[in-house]
Amino acid sequence: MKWDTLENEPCPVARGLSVLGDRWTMMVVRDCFLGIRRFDQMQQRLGITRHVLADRLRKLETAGVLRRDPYQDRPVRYEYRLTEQGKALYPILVTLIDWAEDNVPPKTVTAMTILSQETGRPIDPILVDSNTGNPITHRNVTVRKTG
Amino acid sequence: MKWDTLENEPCPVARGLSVLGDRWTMMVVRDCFLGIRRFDQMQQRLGITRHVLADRLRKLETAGVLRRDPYQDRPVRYEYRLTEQGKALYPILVTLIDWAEDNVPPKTVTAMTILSQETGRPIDPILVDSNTGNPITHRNVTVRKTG
DNA sequence: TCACTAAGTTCTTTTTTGGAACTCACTCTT
DNA sequence: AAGAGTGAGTTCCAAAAAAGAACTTAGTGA
Repeated sequence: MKWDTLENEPCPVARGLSVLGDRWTMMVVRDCFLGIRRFDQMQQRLGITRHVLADRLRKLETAGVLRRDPYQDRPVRYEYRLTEQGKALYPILVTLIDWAEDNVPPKTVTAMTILSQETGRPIDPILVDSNTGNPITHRNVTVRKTG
Repeated sequence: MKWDTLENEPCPVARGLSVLGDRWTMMVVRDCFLGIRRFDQMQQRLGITRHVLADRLRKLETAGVLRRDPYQDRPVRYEYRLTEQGKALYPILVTLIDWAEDNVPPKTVTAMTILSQETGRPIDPILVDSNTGNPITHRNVTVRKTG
């Protein structure tokens, strides 16, 4: 199966991965959440090749995750910002961080910790069903196949 | 930056992606959550090449996400099951599905819906801080850099 | 005029995939 | 007993994607 047929899959996992499923995309999204907006800055921080970065930014723009805004004329320069769709990726980023902290041991000290503004302490993210307030686990849900 | 240097990064996003950041890995994990355990079945469902599937299964095993168990002798055959580390990926899968349902329009009907066993209705996952019970958004947390 | 900046683009080389066929150690059918 | 079938891979070649480095373009500032 080729890469670009994935977005036509009925499975939402496949469709999500058609946008996010590669080495770099979530790293770019991470930088956007950290307030990085410009090409060169991302390129240097990530150590990604310029070619691939340009490609990913284009794809994220096409997917509606990022918006490309001019921030000056003459010469015109653009910066990249998260759209609402892009901001909606935050829970994925947080659950990814949470999993990695517990399950992919860092060779050095970890680079970032997310703190609650309310408590000032590291957050402990759990996923709950907003209808009931109860935690979601793979044991208390069922999957209905519709396709 | 090369692929295998990613796991040594201090950033947990990079470390998470060193395991999960490619086209196929989360699709394999999805199938495992759906109860698929065997090589040929995965290969046919996913449309992945056998070569790449073998490679991904090996990497997931090395990362501690899957366990390779013999289920018969003569000839010995193995099946793949999620470890506890692998089961801990469930929140990532659920948030990915939730995002994709809202933001990557399906060409056909969606293939699966996750239902609460408690209510029988589709779940509406939200991420909360277990310390406070309050939702986590990128606006009510701060990121502390430690690296 | 010359160096510098930001956001790319254009090479060439290396790494990963895709696609198909082949192997191995059996079991089952005729 | 020969031949087909099964499950979990491996091997080979061609195609696609990524790495790495240099080049481009439209300016600014010294």
